[in-house]
Amino acid sequence: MDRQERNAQFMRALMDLRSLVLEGEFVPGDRLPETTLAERLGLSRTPLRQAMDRLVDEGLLERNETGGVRVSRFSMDDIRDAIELRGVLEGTAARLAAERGIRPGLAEEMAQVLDGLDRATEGELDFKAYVPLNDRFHDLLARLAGSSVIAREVERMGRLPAASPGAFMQGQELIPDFRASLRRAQWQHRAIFDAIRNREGARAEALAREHARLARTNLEYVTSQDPSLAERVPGLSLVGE
Amino acid sequence: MDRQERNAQFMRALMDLRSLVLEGEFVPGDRLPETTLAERLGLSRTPLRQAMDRLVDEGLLERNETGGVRVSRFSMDDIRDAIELRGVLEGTAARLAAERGIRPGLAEEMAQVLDGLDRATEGELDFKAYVPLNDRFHDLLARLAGSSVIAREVERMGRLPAASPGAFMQGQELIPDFRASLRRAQWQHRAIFDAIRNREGARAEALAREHARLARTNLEYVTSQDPSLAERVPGLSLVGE
DNA sequence: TGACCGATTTCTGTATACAAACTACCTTCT
DNA sequence: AGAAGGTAGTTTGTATACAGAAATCGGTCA
Repeated sequence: MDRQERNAQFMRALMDLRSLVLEGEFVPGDRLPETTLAERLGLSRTPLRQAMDRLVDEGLLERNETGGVRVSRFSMDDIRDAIELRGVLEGTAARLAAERGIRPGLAEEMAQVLDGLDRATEGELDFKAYVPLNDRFHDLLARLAGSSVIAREVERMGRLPAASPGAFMQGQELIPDFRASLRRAQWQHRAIFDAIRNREGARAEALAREHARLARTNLEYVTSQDPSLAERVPGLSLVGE
Repeated sequence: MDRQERNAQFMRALMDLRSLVLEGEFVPGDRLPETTLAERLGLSRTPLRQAMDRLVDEGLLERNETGGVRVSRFSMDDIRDAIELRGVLEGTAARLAAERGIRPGLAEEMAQVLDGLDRATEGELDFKAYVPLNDRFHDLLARLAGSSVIAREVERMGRLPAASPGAFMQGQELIPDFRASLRRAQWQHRAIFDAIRNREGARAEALAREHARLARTNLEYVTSQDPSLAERVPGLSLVGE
């Protein structure tokens, strides 16, 4: 929690509106008039407009010619490209971390996260433990190059619609072979960190890129094999055409 | 321009404040109280706050613990990383354009820009013509992959402080060997487009990355050889330590 | 002299008022 | 019937009022 009171209305507007949109409460193209929505969310237009600006920046909403906002419509290509970009940026973070070397503190933290992920995937799958550890891995990876600029932009990519590292974790316990898929992911986590420690920049970059493509595989599975899962992936209800 | 009247105060706040900060009107760390600044810029707090939010997002300003904003302090490493990231993203745009193929319309447009750049660099250097054409090249490159997601994020990278393709063009007519440097840049422009047309994705990516490093070379020249030039590069006045 | 405390001022977050632009609907005229 | 125009109702952009938090400053007391 950033600041509990300082920003309360704005934070509430941001969270609530983002949830509404991601959960498919609106249809792509729907206009979101400020007055109506402010009343519905129980706050004034000022913090709501701030939240709208932010969500426009994230790509979830878009501005129409007269200044109002509407819910964005995504194509599968948009999501595919967002995932690709996350891979590219995480790859860059990994490469730079390898080239520059990493701080011992971060290395230690990363080792603990990886051990935790091992425990969550070996034997019986512990999904509840896996998800937050996976988030921490990706958060650490963003910061591993020791650059605030890199960290900021990597994290930003994870906020693009359906591109976050955990975006396809929601309904995956239903995917056959899911445990094997997470084991492969964890093997990649280890390989990425190994490459970074060995100062193998190119290898680290390639591995991180490939790792992001797991999300793309899941995207393709969800849409082609089991469209009923699509509702459980936040944001996928906005895919049109 | 976008909309002349619709957003007038916000646009004015954004442009004016960005100019003030980039031109070094403030010292890094300076607080920017809303009331005072709104009065100075001749508008109300509402559009000014919008502009501040945007500039915080761009990295030019940062928020302090109590919600106010102050002017950011950059290190050389920050600028170096921002340039690196621009190279990575332009490289990705180039690679994807190569892999996916490009629309004939864009190819034609790109050919014209490259011809114009040739004319501006052969014989007597036409600096006034070069700068806007160079901007158009980078704008086109961002859109060449045919993805709005890619285009948006590539363009965003160019707005990070001192990372834009033209950031170091300001004082460069004073740099010795400047004409030769622009000829090398133009040679790279041609090579990037050639790789894209030949569907050589890896080559296109590597070339675009290397092209961005010209900015880094210029950064190092300016800071080590001729610090007096630093004042003429927008944003470089914010580099502290 | 120095530290602590309180009052005053400043600053930010939020709500709201107001005006200009836009939309939509209804009427009227050809 | 269809087009044009006007009017009422939304909707957004901007300014401003107000409350609570933070900072500042001065004074008092040890």
